[in-house]
Amino acid sequence: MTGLRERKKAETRRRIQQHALHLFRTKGYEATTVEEIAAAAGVSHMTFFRYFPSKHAVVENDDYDPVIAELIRSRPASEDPLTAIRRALAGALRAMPDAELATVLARARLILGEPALRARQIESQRTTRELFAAAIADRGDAPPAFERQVLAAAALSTLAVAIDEWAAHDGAENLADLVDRAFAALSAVRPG
Amino acid sequence: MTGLRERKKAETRRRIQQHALHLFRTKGYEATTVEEIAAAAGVSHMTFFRYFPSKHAVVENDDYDPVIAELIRSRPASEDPLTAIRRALAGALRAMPDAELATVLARARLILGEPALRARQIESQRTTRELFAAAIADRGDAPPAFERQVLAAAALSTLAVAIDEWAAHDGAENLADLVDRAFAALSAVRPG
DNA sequence: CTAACAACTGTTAGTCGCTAACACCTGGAG
DNA sequence: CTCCAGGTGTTAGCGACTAACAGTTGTTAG
Repeated sequence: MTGLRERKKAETRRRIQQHALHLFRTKGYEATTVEEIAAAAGVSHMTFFRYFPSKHAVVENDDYDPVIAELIRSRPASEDPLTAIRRALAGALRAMPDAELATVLARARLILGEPALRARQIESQRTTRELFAAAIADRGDAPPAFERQVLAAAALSTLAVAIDEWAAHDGAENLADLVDRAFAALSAVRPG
Repeated sequence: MTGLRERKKAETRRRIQQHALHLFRTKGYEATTVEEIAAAAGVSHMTFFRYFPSKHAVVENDDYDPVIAELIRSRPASEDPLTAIRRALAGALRAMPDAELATVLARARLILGEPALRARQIESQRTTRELFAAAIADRGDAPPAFERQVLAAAALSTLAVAIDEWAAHDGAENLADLVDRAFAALSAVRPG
């Protein structure tokens, strides 16, 4: 059985996160104090930091990265790296239920609206980049390391622009379509 | 005449920055206190914040952005956007005196080595991206806005990877060459 | 040259994110 | 039931950063 202790911990974590996000949306990220979040969740600020290493951490979420990396790996070897990443991303997005997309949108808007959060988010893209580069390496006829980094970085920045546009329009357009269009723009270039 | 007041201000600013960078290199960024920097420069911490809005600001430097943007604008219209950016960057880098490149390298290493600084740096790339996108727009047969953003973002992330590699090897390889190689990797992709 | 103004600066006190030390309480194993 | 590990609150403190006030110094008008 899952001990009472464990259940309590999970519950507390969820409660803190929930109150935090609610406060962030209500009165803004900067204007919300860790003390306030803790009070709203019925704990002390020390407990907050025991569950989340920092104030930003409540908002962050890298759960998708490994999933996408795996999808890239399993794309047919006949696809060039950028196409593989593009199809992996678009496919994952199309498979995502609307409810989940909605929470992704909410988080994206929060992050994009707060400079401090944006900085953190983009910084964490570095890890994602390494992951994608590694995924590319595991496929057939992979380019050398430096080129892999370039491609992974380009793919991520392209995804970022798509999400940017998506969030800026409150999710009006389909994100998977935007991703496709963004990658198309990237591939449309022919040196001349 | 340049008033004594003005000269003093410029001097103080330079002194603060110099001592700050020296301390950062000597004992690390995080380990250096604003109070220490201020003391080393012979001022109070309040004066430090009157000259630099934050501790990171001492390290940041966006002086190159407008120069590069102008170079992009003046590339021949026959070049596609990515090629124009690539040539503008490589050209500017090749024209840069070694002494300046050395300071760029020093700053790059400092920033790349400190997560907090990296985050800020990448965040400031957003501004640079807009600038590049605008520069592309001012050239002949410019793609639509969304596509411009994608291209500018890809170019910047490519530059970032090149600088990353450059700094990781202590500037062993020529940065302009690395930039060329990185862009070549980006253009080498052919959807298939 | 001096008086008055404006700009520059230091001091102090405070907020907020975050950490460390210690004491207290409570769930779980024997 | 007892004992212990793990979770929690309290307090105290550091460092980045800000606001308010007072003192000093360059500038400028008379």
